[in-house]
Amino acid sequence: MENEKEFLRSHNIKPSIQRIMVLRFLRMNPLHPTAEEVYQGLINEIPTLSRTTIYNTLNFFAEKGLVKVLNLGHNETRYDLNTDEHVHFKCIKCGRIYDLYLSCNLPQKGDVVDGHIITEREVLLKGICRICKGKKGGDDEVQV
Amino acid sequence: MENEKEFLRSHNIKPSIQRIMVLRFLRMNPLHPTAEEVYQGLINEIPTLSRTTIYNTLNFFAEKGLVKVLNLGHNETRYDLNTDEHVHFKCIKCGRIYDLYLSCNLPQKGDVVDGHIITEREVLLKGICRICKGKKGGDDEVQV
DNA sequence: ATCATTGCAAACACTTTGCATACGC
DNA sequence: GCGTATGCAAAGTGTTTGCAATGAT
Repeated sequence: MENEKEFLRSHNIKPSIQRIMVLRFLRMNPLHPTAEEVYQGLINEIPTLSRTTIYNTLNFFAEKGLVKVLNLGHNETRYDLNTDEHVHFKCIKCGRIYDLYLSCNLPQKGDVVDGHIITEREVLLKGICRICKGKKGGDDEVQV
Repeated sequence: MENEKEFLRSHNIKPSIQRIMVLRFLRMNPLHPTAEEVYQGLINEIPTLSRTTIYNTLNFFAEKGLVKVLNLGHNETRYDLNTDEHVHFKCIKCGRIYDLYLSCNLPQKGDVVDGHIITEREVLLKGICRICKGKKGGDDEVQV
């Protein structure tokens, strides 16, 4: 795992303590956290931290290509540091999100389809995850 | 094109004038409108129409499997009456959304991957559309 | 008469903006 | 000291909720 400061600099991002901590949090929590989860995860370590800074930082990271912004439905904006091509699976019962590494014949970055240049792709599968599958009916459950 | 009342009834939806009009609007505007666009498109015909009813109706339609809810980023919830398996392409310059019919080897409804049961899938490609491609730099442009 | 749908107003959640303060080179 | 980052408070946006009025059978 590369040094955080160097990693930020290599993406043309001036390192600040907040930015370093957000990056560290994303690295330690690769489960596509929301902005709020990043905030909650850091507020104890940086008591003066503001949500504005989280949003600023995550948007800035996205702009610089460091994170990918995921829209997984229901105004659920999540941030993914993992830029490998992969697919997301979201459980409609518990809300858990899984990374799946499936080979896929969809057009890739740089391909042209119907005259459109593809620069990004996002695949979202939904269903019942292996954990919820085992359980009988009942209500939704909070994500772990 | 099937009769609207019958179509609603066949999906266990009691037809009301608002529901019929929303369905008609979706059929005449297959460009994945937002709730606001549906509202704007109907407010002249039904002056007493409320946004609440649009949201109620669209959510009800989604629940009954009549429309698919698309999350295309940036809190952009759109509604798609077209339930054929297809892929969406969104232009990052002008915001236009295109339907693409690509064959795709991704898991389908009913497949099981890593123990997860797939019930739905959504593929979003992003990039520069064929219209914007031709244009030189400059700013974004409103969707037609 | 009963039950479902509509629609207003208010509440809500999430995100962005304006601006003053603090920080780093 | 100057340019940038931070953080508070407020505004903005899109959506949902509570509830009274209306409509359908």
